Amino acid sequence: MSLKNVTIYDIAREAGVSAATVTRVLKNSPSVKDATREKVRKIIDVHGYAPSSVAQDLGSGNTKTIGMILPSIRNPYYADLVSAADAEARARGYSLWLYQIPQEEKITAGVVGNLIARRLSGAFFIGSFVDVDRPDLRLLLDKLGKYMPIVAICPPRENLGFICMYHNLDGAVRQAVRHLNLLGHRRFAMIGGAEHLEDSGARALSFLDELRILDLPAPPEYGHLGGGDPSAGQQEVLRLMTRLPKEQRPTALLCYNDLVALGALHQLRQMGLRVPEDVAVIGCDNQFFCPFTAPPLTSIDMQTEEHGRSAVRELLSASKNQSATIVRDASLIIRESCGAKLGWQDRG
Amino acid sequence: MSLKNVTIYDIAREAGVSAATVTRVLKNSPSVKDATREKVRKIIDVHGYAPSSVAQDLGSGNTKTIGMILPSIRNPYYADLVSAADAEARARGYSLWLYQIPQEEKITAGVVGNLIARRLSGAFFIGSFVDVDRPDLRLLLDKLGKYMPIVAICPPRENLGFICMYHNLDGAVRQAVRHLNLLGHRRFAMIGGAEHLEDSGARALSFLDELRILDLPAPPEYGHLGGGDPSAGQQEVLRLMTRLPKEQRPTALLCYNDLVALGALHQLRQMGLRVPEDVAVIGCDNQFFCPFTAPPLTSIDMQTEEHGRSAVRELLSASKNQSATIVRDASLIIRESCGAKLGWQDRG
DNA sequence: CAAAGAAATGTTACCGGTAACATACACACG
DNA sequence: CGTGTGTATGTTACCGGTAACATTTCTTTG
Repeated sequence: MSLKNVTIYDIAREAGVSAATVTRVLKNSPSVKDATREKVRKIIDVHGYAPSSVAQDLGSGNTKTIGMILPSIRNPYYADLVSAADAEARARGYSLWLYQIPQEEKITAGVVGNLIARRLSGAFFIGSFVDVDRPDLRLLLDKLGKYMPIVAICPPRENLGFICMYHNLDGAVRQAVRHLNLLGHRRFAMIGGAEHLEDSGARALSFLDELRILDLPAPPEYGHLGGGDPSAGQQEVLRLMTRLPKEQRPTALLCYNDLVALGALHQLRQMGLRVPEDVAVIGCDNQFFCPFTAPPLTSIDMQTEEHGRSAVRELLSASKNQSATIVRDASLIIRESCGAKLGWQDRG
Repeated sequence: MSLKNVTIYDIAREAGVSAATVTRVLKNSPSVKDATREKVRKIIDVHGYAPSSVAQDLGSGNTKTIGMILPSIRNPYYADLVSAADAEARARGYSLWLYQIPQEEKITAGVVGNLIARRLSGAFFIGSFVDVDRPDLRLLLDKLGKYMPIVAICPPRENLGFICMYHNLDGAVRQAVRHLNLLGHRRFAMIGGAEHLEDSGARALSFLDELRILDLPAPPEYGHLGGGDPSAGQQEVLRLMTRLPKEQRPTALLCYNDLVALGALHQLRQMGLRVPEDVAVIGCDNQFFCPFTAPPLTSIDMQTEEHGRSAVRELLSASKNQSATIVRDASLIIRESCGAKLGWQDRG
């Protein structure tokens, strides 16, 4: 209706007081006479006035806004993370500013400028794209780190110069291998993920080491990972099940994430292979659809929501250039896709 | 590193010019001598300076920020919408500010104040929770509408006093019914959604009317909808298949969304009912997992991404209190869950 | 070579809050 | 009745940009 927003001066004028008094009323300062307070409150209510946080931010130098830099909110894992972080942030008077940067997009100076310009209270850098091989990303992080605390929610990394949070999959991966081995599986494969990703690598080490401990053969052609979406799962299953001689085909698949597992399950079904009788499948992230796949998907739970909440707490108590590493353990959630029937208990 | 952000005055001082000249350099004004321009540019680069958008926003009165009010980003439909909107917004120099309000949360004056305080360029109000029965929501929308243009992405509604975008499911629902009827189905049910939701109602009307046209019986007990997540699908299937006498049990299920369908598929499987041989299932939203369910889920495609992009365009060309209704048609995507085998074409 | 005009740069005020400081007024007390 | 001590309120400057206007510094030309 009004072309211009109502300001504190409009309220002050109408109440016949100064702007400072209006501020005092807004801040519940005790040094305002009751009559004045009531008069000002009433006018504030009539106009539905709320003080501009833009002006407040400029004055205080604190925007109470957290940047969320991630490849895409469509990935359900990121959505879970962001949702939990948003709730925690709002409870603390902060809010989230979304900034998607598609995985394949090169980060330009303009993007860096955008992020710095916002004068954020801090930023999350979420995604498997934290990658030292990409100079544009290093540059973004280095520049951003000069202006605000950064928390990277990313694959395991060495000291990056800021807070780095990731999931420790070692125990869960080893447990998965042992569990499947107890059920009789001897030929394993990991599918999905990208070769250069640190977290594919870390879990691969646990995986291979556990195979070694159990004296099982390492999978042939290991290392062809192929992506993080359902089509990657499809393609990898197709490749493994057609290109390998029958006696070398894996009977147990550890998938990079649940999306990959979804594609794998689908491809196995199409090829007439039964899960878990012919092939066992395990996913990762324990996403909402895991209990509803056919068969229900065994997965590795990452405590995603707690991770997101804790990330906000860390960020808000951090200062610029603070460096730390926070690791959250993951746990195996056993469902039917790895051979257990409902009610089956893990003996591994 | 530096405790204080670099300002335009720091740059100006170091370059031996005035702040206005630095602004001119930043804005590529032609009336700056080349030598000056170079000198200033270099100092800007050294410091990684970018002008504070907080200050710019205050000066210009335009934050170029769009509020995203929605129940939860975890719902993949909303995530798709937000992701597309974010890309479109950024391409136009705008960015998104996330504000989740859980469905069941009462909207307080504090929330309203928060949203007004941000001096947003506009706001999206996304979700099935646009509901006249909730006075807190009406109040929020009425107050917000005084300050910024609003686009509601919501179920079909009468004139709300702002731009309202929704999906027209009429054609797709009728097509689904005809398609299933051609395959021999005579007993239909809709499951999921909430009784009071306008969009459940709208599609229910199309559904019931098409049944009438085809001279098919209306489902018994229609109206018990039960929610929008997989567990709702599970429960509704359980209810329909156990509480109804066998000859009244539906053989074709239209689900409120794909999440409900996921739960329905799972429950049917658990009960030993085959899809599509015994029961046909159709979802809605055509989410990423539809091609990968068992069997692949027939669904109604909402053009979600185009909807999100177009919403941004509408919002940015709208003014306060502008009222309009924008309807996007949906289309049926036939997969195997409704009886078609791969390659089957719709003859309806 | 001076005046006119263009080009380059500087000065100022404002956007909307807030905190520090200043001031005004009431009442109590010696 | 002057002074002191609160209490209630007003004034001012600043946060970091930017646009309008003012001013200085060149060119150009009669």
